Amino acid sequence: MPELPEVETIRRGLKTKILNKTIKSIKIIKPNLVRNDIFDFQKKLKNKKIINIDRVGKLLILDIEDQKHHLTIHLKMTGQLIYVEGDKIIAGGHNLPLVEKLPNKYSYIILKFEDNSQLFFNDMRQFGFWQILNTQDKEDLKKKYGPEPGSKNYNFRSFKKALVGRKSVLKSTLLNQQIIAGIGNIYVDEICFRAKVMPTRRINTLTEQELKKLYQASQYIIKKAIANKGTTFSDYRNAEGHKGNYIKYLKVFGRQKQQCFTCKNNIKKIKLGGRGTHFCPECQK
DNA sequence: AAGATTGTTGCTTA
DNA sequence: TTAAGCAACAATCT
Repeated sequence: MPELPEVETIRRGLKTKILNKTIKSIKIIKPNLVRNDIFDFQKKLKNKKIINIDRVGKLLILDIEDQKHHLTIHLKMTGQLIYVEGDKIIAGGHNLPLVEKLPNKYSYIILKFEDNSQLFFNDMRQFGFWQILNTQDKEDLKKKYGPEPGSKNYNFRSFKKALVGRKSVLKSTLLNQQIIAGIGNIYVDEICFRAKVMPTRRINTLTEQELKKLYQASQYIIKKAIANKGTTFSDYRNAEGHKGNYIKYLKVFGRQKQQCFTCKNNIKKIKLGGRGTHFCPECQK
């Protein structure tokens, strides 16, 4: 599923497409994906505009024009937000043209705008959700997220402060959205590789040097992934239905049993904290 | 055919 | 308070 770079790519795409367009209809095929009362949810969106789109970690926040409510959308593992103008065919794919028809069997929420364009929320595994919050609840929710790569308040000081004093496993810690926001299972492995640190290390055993490397790697990887519109392994698509380009830069994720680009030894895959974890046993210490 | 899958939360246990 | 393990959510792929 989308991590910070993928969600940021979707945010930027959606902003250019749906901002200030009046929502004419809200079709909810799977009511369980909406965390509000359905009737209330529809009422708060119908004939309203989205006036801004924000993001915290992997959560999208769409500001509704009443200035009092915010539509939060989480894509979890397989959620997609795809905007289509006019007809219902999209063409995408970073290399090969890809034709898909929308809605498809996983299109569970569909917004229709005044100009007949549509926004499809597709979610095969149905882990994602849409939830309208008032401004207070939205602010409270944002406070629960840790500093995130690429943001103003993310620097070596805030990174170190978030980690220091902990004894937990490095990978699990970096995946904890309340400690550092936005990093998921692909980029955490890539960050550890670039920092030359084993994901199995405990926080309290990391040297100043290693912490610095991890911080720098997190900035580098996340920014580069955003610049490349994210990574598509299977389900991820941006707001235009296109795949991300970062897959060609992956050094360890999904490369188990293949040669490390640096030392030519084999990349290993283990299970750590319940997640598939990729690393180079030679390059990472 | 069992095990894995880009995420998160809640429960249990320590 | 901190941390780890596990199940759950559900569908698909290998």
